[in-house]
Amino acid sequence: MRMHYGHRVRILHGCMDQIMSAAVTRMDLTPVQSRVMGYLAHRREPACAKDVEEEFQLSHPTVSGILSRLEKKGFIEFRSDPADRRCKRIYVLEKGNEHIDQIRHVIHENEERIVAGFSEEEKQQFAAFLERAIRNMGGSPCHQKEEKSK
Amino acid sequence: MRMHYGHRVRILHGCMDQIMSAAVTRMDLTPVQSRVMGYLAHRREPACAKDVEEEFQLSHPTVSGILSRLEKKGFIEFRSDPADRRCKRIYVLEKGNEHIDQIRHVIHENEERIVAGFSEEEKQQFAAFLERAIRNMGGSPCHQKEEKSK
DNA sequence: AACTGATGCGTAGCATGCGACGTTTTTAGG
DNA sequence: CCTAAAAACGTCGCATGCTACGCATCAGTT
Repeated sequence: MRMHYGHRVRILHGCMDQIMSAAVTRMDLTPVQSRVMGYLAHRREPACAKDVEEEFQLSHPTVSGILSRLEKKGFIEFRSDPADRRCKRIYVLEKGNEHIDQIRHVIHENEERIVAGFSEEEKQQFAAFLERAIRNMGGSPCHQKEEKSK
Repeated sequence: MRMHYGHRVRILHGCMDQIMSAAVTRMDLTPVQSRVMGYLAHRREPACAKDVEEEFQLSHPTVSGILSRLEKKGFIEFRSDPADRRCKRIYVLEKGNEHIDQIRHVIHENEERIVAGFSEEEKQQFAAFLERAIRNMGGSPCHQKEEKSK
């Protein structure tokens, strides 16, 4: 009895990217770029690359590439932190702020679409199943750090 | 009330690839390459690129690259189909057949690990949720073809 | 102050994913 | 038969993902 969970997760992942892509290309953004912008704009304190890596569970080179492309297109800007010259603080520029509302809308629409037709209980179960599956795989691809109580 | 389904699906996808990668690198294969090998070996008739695209819901350039790397490493071979000279039939070579059992084992272990600790009913529900979510997203990234009754 | 380890970032090289374009062959209509 | 559409594949260019390496800075101990 084959369930092909992995197969389905991969295909669902691809579907989500396709839908997102169609919705954000008009803003000159890719799916990941728009999600990162959403995260950066949501933070009170300006984030650094490390924060993005942990939020999205991506490696440093991957995040580095995404941020440098966002910078090149004028959505964000880097400024050195005088308190810790190792990290480059990320500031959202005007061009970035202009699109935040639409980005949030696209992300929200996408979330709704994934579980369209699900009852509230089914949504809860689905989220819990995904959480359990992630835990089964070791928690996170990289960054398997000790859990903070926060 | 944020559920972050998309976020979790993406992270789960990354976790699966990490686990698979650690298990197949010793065979000089990547996660996708090993899954494609599993599919090719499972077919009775030799597949062509188009079959792989539909099975994994990937674009033609993506599959083309994966297959050419498998060919370069000596796992598979292309032969022209005399009946239809457009398609190149894919044949699994000895080097490929040697690893099929281990590849199947890795894939199976991975499936088991995803739903470790799930009851039979929860497994069914999880698979059904994934299926419904994929349908909500339009069925498939590319290749949105009419459903065959088969 | 000097040394050591941890932390944050930069870069090279590769595999995977896509859209967009072109080529060849098959198929369908006239 | 001839033309046009469709199907299968090749290739370019780019974004995203990784590992592995190196560099600069910070925090700890001595």
